[in-house]
Amino acid sequence: MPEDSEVKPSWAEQVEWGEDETLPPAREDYDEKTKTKTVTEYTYNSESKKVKVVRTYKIETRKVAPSIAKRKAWKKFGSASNDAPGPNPSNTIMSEETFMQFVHSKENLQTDAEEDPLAKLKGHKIVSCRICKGDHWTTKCPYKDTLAPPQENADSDKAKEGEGGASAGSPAAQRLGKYVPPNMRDGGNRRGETMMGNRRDEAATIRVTNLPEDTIEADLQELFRPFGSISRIYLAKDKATGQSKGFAFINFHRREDAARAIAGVSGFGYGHLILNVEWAKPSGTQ
DNA sequence: TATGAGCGA
Repeated sequence: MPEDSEVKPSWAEQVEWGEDETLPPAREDYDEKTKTKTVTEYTYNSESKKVKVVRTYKIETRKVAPSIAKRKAWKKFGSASNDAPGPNPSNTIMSEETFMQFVHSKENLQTDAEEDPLAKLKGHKIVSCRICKGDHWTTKCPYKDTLAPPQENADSDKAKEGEGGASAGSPAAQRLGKYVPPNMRDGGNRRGETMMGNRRDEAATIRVTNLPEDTIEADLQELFRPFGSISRIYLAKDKATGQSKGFAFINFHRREDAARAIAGVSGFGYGHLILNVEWAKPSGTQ
């Protein structure tokens, strides 16, 4: 014998409809024998027509894990003690079933990979060099200082040549509207030349470690000047405290001077410590 | 203790 109970439309729908709506209330019928619950609701469709929505649920017949089945048999209590079994649509929304993707089901993953937007992103590189389209930041580009990757599209160069005008600078770079440093103009960007004046002349940089904490730049200058002319001294310090970190970089103009400095100063007792000097490696990720 | 600071898309 069906046991009927009237239920209010869901809270969200009440708000949506406003106070003075005249839709019949939803009702919920439960058939003990067939363990079937029927929920009847009235709502508006997309054309603002009243429609009746009937949904039937089979209760307790679905296969679920024993622990869940047990939980479903719990007696309802409090203000829900008279509710029919199963969720009460006035305070519970049943969403669609959600299937979970487990990592170990490799076959499914394989087939879904094409549809997964994340998977698409994976192959797509996040950074693309503006100079050579490579997979690195523009500032890290090996062609950064030549301002042109090898063989820039030659035909577009030809086309532009007809226009005549300014003859200065690397043709490709200037047409692209990029800044060309003075030393690069008028054919100055030949490979060999650029490589020389490149990158803080890393080739002649040495690193000094095990410096006493109270060492200052002037001390280093004094210490290394005998070996040749120094272009730059960097004493690593804590940015906040200004505390020396105990190592420094010295740039010589000539690599051979740097080499002699390594030979001469490495192992040199300085203050209360013994200095260690070696070739510096470029910093960062490159 | 230790390979610099900063700029991004």
